[in-house]
Amino acid sequence: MNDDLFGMHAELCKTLADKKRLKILYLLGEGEKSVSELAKQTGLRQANLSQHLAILRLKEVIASRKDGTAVYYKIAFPKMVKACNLIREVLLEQIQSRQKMVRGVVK
Amino acid sequence: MNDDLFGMHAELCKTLADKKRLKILYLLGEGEKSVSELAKQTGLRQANLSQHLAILRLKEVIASRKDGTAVYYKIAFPKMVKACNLIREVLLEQIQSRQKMVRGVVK
DNA sequence: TTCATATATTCAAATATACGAATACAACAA
DNA sequence: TTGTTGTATTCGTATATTTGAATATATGAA
Repeated sequence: MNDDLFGMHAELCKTLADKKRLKILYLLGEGEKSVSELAKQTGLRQANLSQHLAILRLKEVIASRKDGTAVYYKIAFPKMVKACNLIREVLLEQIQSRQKMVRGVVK
Repeated sequence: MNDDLFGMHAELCKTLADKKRLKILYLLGEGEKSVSELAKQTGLRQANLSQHLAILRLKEVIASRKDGTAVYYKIAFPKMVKACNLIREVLLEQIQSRQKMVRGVVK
């Protein structure tokens, strides 16, 4: 079996497996932004933001471009955001189905 | 901002961020299977397989059903598999674009 | 050149995760 | 009951990940 691919696939998924990085991805889904814009909008400390951006960049989930002293980031593969959105839909379905279960017991 | 949702979202993504669990998901994508079938097809040790199944079950990515002494697992939300497939597509695109870059340098 | 601003990197400590080994549990047969 | 088979859980250890603090780098202005 294609075992290596599963390994690489898992590596790519790990990239999404963090609250802060997901927030960054959603913000970048709105369009290209500079690090300082992202800092404001995420509320993360500069160094920590930079660390997460580095992780996303190394996994080629985002791409960077330098302009003067600023660095602009954008989504590298839009499909990745689509995948994120699907997972969020699953999350919402899970929440809904949990609520139904509770109602079933309580009512 | 909906910070808690990002946290839950990340938790759900973590579920996918493992080579062995991805393999399990893809096998279950073919249809419901018992633990022993999964053991054969993944080559994982029984205890380790069970640990990963427990993680997937707790996050409600898969659902279980008992029949006699056997336990059958299946995908709980098909969208989750769709999301996986999208991520794998991104991976393949990344691999392709890396090959192009290398060719660009070598040729 | 020196200074200020924007961004990145390194390191150590805290925390989280995965694994094997051992054990437990549950269903059924003898 | 005892044994057997299929599955789950617990625990200790190894490994990986995340974080803040400190520091480094790069760009442009004075």
